[in-house]
Amino acid sequence: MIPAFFQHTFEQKLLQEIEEYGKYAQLRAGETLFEAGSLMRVIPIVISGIMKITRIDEDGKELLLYYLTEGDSCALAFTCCMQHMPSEVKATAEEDTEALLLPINIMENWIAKYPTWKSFVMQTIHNRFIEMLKTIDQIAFQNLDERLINYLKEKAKILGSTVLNISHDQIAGELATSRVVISRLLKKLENNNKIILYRSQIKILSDL
DNA sequence: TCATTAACACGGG
DNA sequence: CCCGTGTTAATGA
Repeated sequence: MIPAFFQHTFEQKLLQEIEEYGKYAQLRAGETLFEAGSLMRVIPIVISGIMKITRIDEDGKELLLYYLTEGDSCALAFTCCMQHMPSEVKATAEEDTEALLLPINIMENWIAKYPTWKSFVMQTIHNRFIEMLKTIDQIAFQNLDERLINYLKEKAKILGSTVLNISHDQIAGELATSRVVISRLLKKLENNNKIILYRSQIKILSDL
């Protein structure tokens, strides 16, 4: 049940310990793994499917931060669990997802014991930091229409499909804006032959 | 200028 | 019918 990728990167003893202490979990689409503000007891590693990491603003709106796909773990989970701090973010299953849940108390031990684990943790944090900077750039420097295009591209890439089943309202939520704007921008994209709009469905054309 | 909020009509599932 | 969508008008940053 450990993703093939790890078989080649982790040493044998570490793999054994992951088998021993890790819990296998299945999440249905839409299910929440942990809420913002909750104390973390486990670190997730995604085996299959997609987890969505979001930030909640004061009105309860969810801003999309990043996705986790196969082999990914949550960088913020590492940092906050090591200091025993509550989570700053919320994690939900974007689609049906399998994950490996590792108890947080054992991980400090692993970092000291297994170089490949330490390097995995650091790599995860580093990758996410870079991703996060990109997101910040987008929010700070890009217009909403560019953010929307990026969002659609990213979503299509991660889902491996050019057809997205999502409503304008949901998109507005993830980009922390209003539906009026999303509808208007999507309509513009459709008029420019970048996408085709259906009810709760968007088909992305090749030249988006 | 462009986003947000509220309001409304249309129509598809 | 309910909900997603397209649009407009008023207001604000």
